[in-house]
Amino acid sequence: MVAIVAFLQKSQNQAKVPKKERNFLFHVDLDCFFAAVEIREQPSLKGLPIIVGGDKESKRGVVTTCTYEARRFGVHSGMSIVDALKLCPESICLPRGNYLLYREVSDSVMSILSTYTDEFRCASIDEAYLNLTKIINKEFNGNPIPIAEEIKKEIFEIEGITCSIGIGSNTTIAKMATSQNKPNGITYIPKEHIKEFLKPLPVRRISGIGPKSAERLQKNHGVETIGQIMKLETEYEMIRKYGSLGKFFYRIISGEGRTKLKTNDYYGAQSISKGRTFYGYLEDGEPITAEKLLPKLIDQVHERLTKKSFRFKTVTLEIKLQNSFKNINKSRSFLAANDDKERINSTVFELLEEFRNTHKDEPIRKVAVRVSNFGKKDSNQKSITDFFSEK
DNA sequence: TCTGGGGTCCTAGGACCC
DNA sequence: TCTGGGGTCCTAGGACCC
Repeated sequence: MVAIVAFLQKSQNQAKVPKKERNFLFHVDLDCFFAAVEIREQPSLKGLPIIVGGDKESKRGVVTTCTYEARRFGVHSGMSIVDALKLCPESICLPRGNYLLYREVSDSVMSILSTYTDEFRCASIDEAYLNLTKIINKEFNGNPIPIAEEIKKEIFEIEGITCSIGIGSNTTIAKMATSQNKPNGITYIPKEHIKEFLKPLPVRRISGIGPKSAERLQKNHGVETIGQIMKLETEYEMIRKYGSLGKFFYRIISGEGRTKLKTNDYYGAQSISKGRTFYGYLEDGEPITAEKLLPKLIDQVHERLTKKSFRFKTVTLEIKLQNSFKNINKSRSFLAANDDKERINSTVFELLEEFRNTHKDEPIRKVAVRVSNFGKKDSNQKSITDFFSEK
């Protein structure tokens, strides 16, 4: 191992090897996306505290997105509507009803982005990664800012919404850079400034470190900021102290990390699911039971599956328990991939019976049906543009 | 924090095969 | 009949993300 490293360093010093180019990974994040689309459609909403998701009347649901005017009061996504309204009673709650429109705008933005590079990954409805290393080194003399400005301008001109862009030598740094300067910002963290940038930030800011890991780091090691982790220098030391997280930390801090993007045409999708929490009534006015709800969920999953010409091998029934909020997953796999609705149906009900056998009368909070483990795609698959125009 | 919906990825044990 | 080691798939659960 040591020998290989030494060899690489040596070869980099030789004249015939080109000077090592910097990597430029871009993370593009649409600002308060759903809310921004709503405001675009209804400009009188501009400047108001808008919450998308949840219902003011029934006080159910959580905040999906909100404008900065609402964030100023402490409202943030994931928060229950009840709490959000306590913080900002005058906020305007919009249902997430315009989902098709959000999808349309997102598709349009993604196709704009994909014209800049083939190395492109759509990470969610409002986020994407681009590897612009080649073009920036070749045509912009290693300066990523002009192209970032161009991307922002193009998105704004075509779709009328703003985005924030983070640039770094790997995807994690790029993403962290984005949140440094929101909304409507551009942040570039050159490799030599990574340590300085990371030092004061809480570990929780790293994408992949959630509440559980943050708590463990605090409890077991007294660690709160990334600077505290940076006191260790080698990968070996970090792994010894933090286990597999140590490896992850080392990569981020050293600026190496992931630069290859798994490009996703839509076939990147790993699963399709549909679920519902038990509240209110079914459309026919009957109270909700798993038996009544599941066929509807299966219909919807199957519809999406066939729309995408996917074939599944695995069917999963997910059940969230009312009292403990625990998820129980039951799944069954088949040897051959298929798209048979009856197959999903019979499997789901078998799994439900198994659940009932072991959990007797445990009240259920939510059920979901998932299909996954998709078989190989056909040769005459659709192009990437089909992906972006699909629901 | 009394918590929606749709996802991804990782881990770990067990079965089964060579 | 006791014995590996390695690879892969399946199942279940958990953490995390937007």
